[in-house]
Amino acid sequence: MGTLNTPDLLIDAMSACLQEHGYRSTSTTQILAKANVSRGSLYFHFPGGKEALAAAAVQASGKRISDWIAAEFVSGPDSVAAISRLVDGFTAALGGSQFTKGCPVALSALEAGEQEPALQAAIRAVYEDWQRAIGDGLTGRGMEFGDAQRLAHLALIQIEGALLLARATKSLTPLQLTKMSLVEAIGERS
Amino acid sequence: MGTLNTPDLLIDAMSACLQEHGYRSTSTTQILAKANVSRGSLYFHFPGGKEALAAAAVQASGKRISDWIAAEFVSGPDSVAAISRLVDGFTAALGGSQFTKGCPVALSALEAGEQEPALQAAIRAVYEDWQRAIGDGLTGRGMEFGDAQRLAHLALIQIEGALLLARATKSLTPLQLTKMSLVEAIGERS
DNA sequence: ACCGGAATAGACAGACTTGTCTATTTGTTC
DNA sequence: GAACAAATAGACAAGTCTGTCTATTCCGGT
Repeated sequence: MGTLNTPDLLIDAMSACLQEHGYRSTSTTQILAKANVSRGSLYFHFPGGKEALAAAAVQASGKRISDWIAAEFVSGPDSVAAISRLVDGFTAALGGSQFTKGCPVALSALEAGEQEPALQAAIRAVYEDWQRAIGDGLTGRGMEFGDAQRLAHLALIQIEGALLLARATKSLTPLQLTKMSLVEAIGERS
Repeated sequence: MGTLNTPDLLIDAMSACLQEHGYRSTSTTQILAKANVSRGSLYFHFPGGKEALAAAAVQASGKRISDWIAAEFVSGPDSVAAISRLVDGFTAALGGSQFTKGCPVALSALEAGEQEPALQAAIRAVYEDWQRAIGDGLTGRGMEFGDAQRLAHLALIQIEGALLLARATKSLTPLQLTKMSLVEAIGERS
């Protein structure tokens, strides 16, 4: 373990670049240099080219986060603690990277248009997966189903909005405010 | 009146492209064609080139929205109605454009890095202006200052998050949910 | 009419981009 | 060891991008 094969090297490099610079601003040349992989290998493992690699990277980033969401809900004492740690995790990642590492897929989500259908579909699936993961976490802790669905949706909205504004204004305040807001909202109904 | 001079033609074209495709994906060639302006004119009016034009476009889009925010708060019956109409306006714009016209500056906000300081500064100013406009609207309707500041910040977070998720998932649900959430939050304290 | 600066027009260079293509190397199986 | 496919290496084409540059046109003041 720990030894990464070529596709994973490419996916990791692409994931990092998508989070920081987005899809358009990331060039295949840049990825190849970062991953120490030749151009031939890229198109051998990803015949769909840049978009296919980006879609795979989005999927990988998405799974990493949804696994993390599930883990926090099962390991923590309650829903409030789980949400708190999730927001804290995003806050630490953003602050610890000079406000360059926000949501791993938000930039690509806004960039992906009709010309990148595979990327668009991958991102949509990731967001739906995150929302489902939060909803499952809340219902698993005893919250009524309708409330859990609604709160999961609102939590995702607020976290995405806070990550966006925090990055743009180079301030962690939006994330702190969001954490307080979510803790209060979940505390009321759990 | 109604006759637009060359700088405004360029700013309008750039504003539209920034909203739909973002900064990187928008080429100067594309802007020139859309505005029916020659390359020479662009660099005559905007010696700073693409970034300077984008910064001006961001500022223009920002002012349009903050004027709209102020107008809704003074013309409507109360704060709840004002926020409702604001969210409805964004919802109509997004839905009426096949989910291509979300927040006019969000994409650029995530794209702008250290290499585009002017653009970054313009976006930061726009977000601070919007938050101030909402805060002023709420206090102008009698809300206590601290609550107004906090709610203005949360409202901006939720609207930006909802616009992002709505666009990515091609669904207006996030915006509808956000509207209900904000109406409830403001209703409690107004 | 004419002069002079403001404004426009469009060619051009240099530096990218992505995807294709042909070797070449690696590794597994007989 | 030989043969064969899997995988890698890197050159290349065709296209795009931004910014610069030199004309050329427009237009107000005299």
